[in-house]
Amino acid sequence: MKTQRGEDRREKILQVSEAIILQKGFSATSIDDILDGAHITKGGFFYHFAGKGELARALVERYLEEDAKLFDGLAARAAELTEDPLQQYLLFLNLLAETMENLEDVHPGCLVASFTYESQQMDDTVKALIAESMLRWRQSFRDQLERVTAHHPAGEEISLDELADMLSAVIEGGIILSRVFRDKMALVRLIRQYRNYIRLLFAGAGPWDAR
Amino acid sequence: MKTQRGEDRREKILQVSEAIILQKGFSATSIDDILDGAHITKGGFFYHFAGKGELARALVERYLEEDAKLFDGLAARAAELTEDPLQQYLLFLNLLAETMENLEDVHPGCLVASFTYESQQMDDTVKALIAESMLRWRQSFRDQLERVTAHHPAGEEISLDELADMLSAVIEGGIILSRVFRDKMALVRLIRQYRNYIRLLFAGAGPWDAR
DNA sequence: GGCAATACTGTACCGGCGGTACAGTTATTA
DNA sequence: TAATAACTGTACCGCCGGTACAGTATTGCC
Repeated sequence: MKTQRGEDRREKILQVSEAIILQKGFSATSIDDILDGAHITKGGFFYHFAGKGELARALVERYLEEDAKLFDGLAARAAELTEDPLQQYLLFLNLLAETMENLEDVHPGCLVASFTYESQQMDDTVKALIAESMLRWRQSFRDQLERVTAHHPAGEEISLDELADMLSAVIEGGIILSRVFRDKMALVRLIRQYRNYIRLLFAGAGPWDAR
Repeated sequence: MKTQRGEDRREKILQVSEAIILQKGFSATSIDDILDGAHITKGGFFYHFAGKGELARALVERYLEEDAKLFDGLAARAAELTEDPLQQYLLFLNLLAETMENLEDVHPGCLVASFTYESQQMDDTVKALIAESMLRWRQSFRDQLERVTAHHPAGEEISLDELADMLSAVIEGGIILSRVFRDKMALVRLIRQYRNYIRLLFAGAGPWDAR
């Protein structure tokens, strides 16, 4: 017997705490910080979450879902717009780059990266969720790449897992560079470079078209 | 009038605190944690550093220097072993990958990334040092890439800054993946993928040699 | 060897934070 | 309208990060 209002405020707590944690880090984020932003009292917070640890778990779970939703959505849109699997993946990357370009500000940061650099604070459940998250990304990108290779044999032998992981790495690294340089385009440009690598691998050094 | 012992113990504090911070994060790292590892008392710590903030500054400065030393060293070794600028850069990347492969354990983490995800804790001096660090990496890689383009025109127009930044991003992202997967080879494989991109760009889709 | 300067040790203290407890109040749903 | 969910408000505690400083040991130099 849950109320809508309850769910909304719980969600608000998650939103606010994620934003603060990405700026200050998990440990440096006090519960009081969250209370201010979420317009809730300490009692209210502890009504929803047993403690900070459970907040972390809920945050990663939520991040996992929303992130998968984003990637799947972009991949689906790409699949609607073109038939060829290679063009689909290249389009997916362009859509991803555009999404990052359309952010109002620099990318707020990745919770997985943030928690990874505070991993000793996290219990095993959270660590497992983080690993699961990364594996999902790999799986998602790899699925698309497998369809590519079925129709476009690469000019050379190449590990699709590595190519998939490379996108994860480029995104994670790109987010860091964007934050350091305070320039959201840093991430965008890096995604496009990765896209160019894919293009070279599967479409050869053909004309610079089909962007 | 400084003593050797003083310098040594200060260095010990920096070593220990860097290792702990990369595991737990800066904020979660208590001074007591550092004292245990460095075999020093609280008073001794505060003799060397005015507070935790100045420790952060000293850590980044030290990281900046040691990192530059590593990259410059590898680039110099590569320059000794071959004449051709492209081969130099490809060799540099192989040396870098080998260095990461020869680590006894997973890469301990990058202080720049760690602090970036706790940036609100850091004062402006530290933030400036972090940005300087990233710019140095770009400069270092870009220098090598410029020599490449002088002798090997790329098959297409390409931004060398972006290519340089891509290596930074691949390393940062690769470190995160390595930590999440607890597999030091993740970083190694990603560096080699970046290397392959460079090869495709400048040497064309030639035979898979010159590794 | 002795004296400065350096490099600490030991102790005491404080405020803040995470977490708890719980009694009372408002909102939502059956 | 009764029961339950969803809080507010307050008071409290123990721990710990951070600070300060007075005293002690170690080192370098003449």
